Amino acid sequence: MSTQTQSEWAEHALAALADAGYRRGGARTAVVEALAEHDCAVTALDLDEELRRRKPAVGRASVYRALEQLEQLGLVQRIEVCRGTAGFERIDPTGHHHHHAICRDCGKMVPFEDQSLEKALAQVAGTMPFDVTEHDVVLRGRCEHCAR
Amino acid sequence: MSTQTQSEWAEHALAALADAGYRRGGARTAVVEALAEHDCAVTALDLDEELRRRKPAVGRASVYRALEQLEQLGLVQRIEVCRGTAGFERIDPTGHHHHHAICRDCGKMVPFEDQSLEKALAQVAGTMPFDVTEHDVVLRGRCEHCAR
DNA sequence: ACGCTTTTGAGAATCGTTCTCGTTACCCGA
DNA sequence: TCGGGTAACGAGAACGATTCTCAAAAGCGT
Repeated sequence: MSTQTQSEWAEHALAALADAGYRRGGARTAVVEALAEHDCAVTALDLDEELRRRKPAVGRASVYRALEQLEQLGLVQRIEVCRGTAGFERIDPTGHHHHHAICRDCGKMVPFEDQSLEKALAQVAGTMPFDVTEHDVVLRGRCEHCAR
Repeated sequence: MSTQTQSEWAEHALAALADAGYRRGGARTAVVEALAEHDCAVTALDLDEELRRRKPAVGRASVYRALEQLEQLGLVQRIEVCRGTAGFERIDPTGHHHHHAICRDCGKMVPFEDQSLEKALAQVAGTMPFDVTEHDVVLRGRCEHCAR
């Protein structure tokens, strides 16, 4: 079922890219497929390393380009994982999403979701003199392992 | 009154640094004073530029060092302002704090605070297998000026 | 004032990300 | 089906923010 969701996202993303007028391209498709296989945020460099080994190797620039386009179309979300490194993860087209708690010591990332948090965020967004399109929420601290 | 709060924070921060065993140092003190004068997040490079002009010029390395130490002691919070640049702002010892909405086009930053958001965050934090010490919330979108 | 340590500043090094540019691959129309 | 125009690509250079290195210059307890 998880696999199902993943391939659904890949199809959705590729369709959205086509609708946006992008041509089909091997590198971009590879990035979409790689993202589809990750359930939580990955860094661009991790993706790069992963894709560099492919049959026709994918270049770093293509990875970043694809990620930027995907972000632009609202297909992936970028979050700050740690000190100047971005993590990327696919956005469920239903709008259903989660946030993260990140350990300041080991970098471990734990996803969570909370309805009342979303409600509070939506409400605040409505009162701002801003056209808010997305939000970042990150809890920081120490994971159970690093806490002692 | 705002000035009052600022100098109070500076005193508080300097005392905390002393308690932590740090010696008095001109550069670090300058960073604390500069932070005290900003009501919202500043980037390290902005601080650097600001402090380079001082009587005894403060070096970039010292600015970053001081910020790291202050963050470590829970005296300043670091937030991702945009693409790989961090913003820093003082943390009120009473725990009272705000979050930010950031324009993706012009970078304009608008602070806000919301009680029910804080409540939801605190509640979620309690359910995580994490010792959560702080949280980042950033609303992203376009400001009223860039929106049209 | 002395001596041991911490702090400091200038510049080099690092790391993630973005840009450049010559080449390759797609897609539309003839 | 066969171009031709244009988007996509990969390699490496460039860039900006941050961190590291190291010798010189203060702190602070004695």
